[in-house]
Amino acid sequence: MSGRPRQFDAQAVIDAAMEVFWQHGYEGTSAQALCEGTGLGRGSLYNAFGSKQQLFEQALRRYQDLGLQAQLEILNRDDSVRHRLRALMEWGITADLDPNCQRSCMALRSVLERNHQDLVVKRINDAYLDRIERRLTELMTEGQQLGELRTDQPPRQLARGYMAGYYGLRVLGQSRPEREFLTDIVNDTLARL
Amino acid sequence: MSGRPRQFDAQAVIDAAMEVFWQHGYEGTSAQALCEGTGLGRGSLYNAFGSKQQLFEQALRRYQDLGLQAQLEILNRDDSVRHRLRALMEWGITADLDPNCQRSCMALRSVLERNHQDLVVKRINDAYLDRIERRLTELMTEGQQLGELRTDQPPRQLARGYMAGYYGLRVLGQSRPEREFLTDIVNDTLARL
DNA sequence: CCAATTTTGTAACGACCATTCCACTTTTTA
DNA sequence: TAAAAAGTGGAATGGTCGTTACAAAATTGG
Repeated sequence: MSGRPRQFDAQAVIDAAMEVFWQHGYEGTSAQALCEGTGLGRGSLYNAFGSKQQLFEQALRRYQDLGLQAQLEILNRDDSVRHRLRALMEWGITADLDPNCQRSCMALRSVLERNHQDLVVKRINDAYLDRIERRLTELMTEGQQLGELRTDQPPRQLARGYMAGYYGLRVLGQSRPEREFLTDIVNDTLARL
Repeated sequence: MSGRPRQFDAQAVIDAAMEVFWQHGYEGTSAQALCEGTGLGRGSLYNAFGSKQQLFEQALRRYQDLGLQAQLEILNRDDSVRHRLRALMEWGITADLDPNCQRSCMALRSVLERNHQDLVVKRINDAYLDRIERRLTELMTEGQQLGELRTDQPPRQLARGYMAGYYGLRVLGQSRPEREFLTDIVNDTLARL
């Protein structure tokens, strides 16, 4: 093992690529745009990551890692189950309303754009969903045991219903980025638990 | 007004274009694919519709018209409010699980892909959402008056919560096309009303 | 210091992109 | 029946796509 050392930090490049893909989607992102966004030349990019598709997969993995980390941090706080579930939704609203962030959730978009065409993308997204579903189910169980949540439905079902509400919120946040609209969704979703 | 008459039915062409865009998205659809899908030559397509973007807008409008029509038909049935709301969600599940239909909801995808970049697309999607929200709000009001639904939340909020559940269902249907998973979402969403 | 090895930027590749052009056909009008 | 008008398919346009080729640069081991 020898040769010229890399002149960039692979993690930083993936982060930069993530930003580009996040903003323009997979099909809407060109190799040219990736070079400009990362500061690397084509040679370096292709030598290090192989192809646009593989770089996208790494960028999506990074996005999901960061997202899961942030969401689990919220769900692990020392607070009531109800407050934590509300906090997660409000975190989603903040992301949807951020004016510096004229772009939808990269995960959502990758599901609709790439899940059917890229098996690796599908695996990344499936793994993320499994993790978040498992944590939410634990939380619903905890809430039921503490008497915070209704017990006429299994925790699994509560978790899945909440997930639908959450992703629906994220989608509608793209169409109707109005706090009042999104807050109605949160209040309704929480009221039924 | 004279000249050679068109040798195609504009509506049929828009329907065919809708199918192509539905399957491949906006960026993933080429003029070539549109010609093959519609049977028209490039000359005719551009002469009649102006550009790929304008054709997409017409195709999306058609998609939303058909979708709204089908959904309102369900919501206007002679049945209990609860049954009608459940029927709409089950209609969504059927669409998500249809194996002949390896494609996500065109409306969802157009929101994430094009809402920020094409004002006309945004207007089409906004109009659709307004219509469906209005109808759902009426339905929630009706359900409350009949004593079918809880009355501790305003109908507007119930409608918006249901919408989030519905679109979350459609998104998750792309990632987890399993009847059991989606049925949990329906049961949970309905149980809270 | 000289291979061997790896990374770098850039030029170049063929393919395909959305769109325009155009000669030709089919119609209406006069 | 000739001129005008509108539509037709297909060739051609300039541009951009993702990817590769390659020579120069930077490192290591001997």
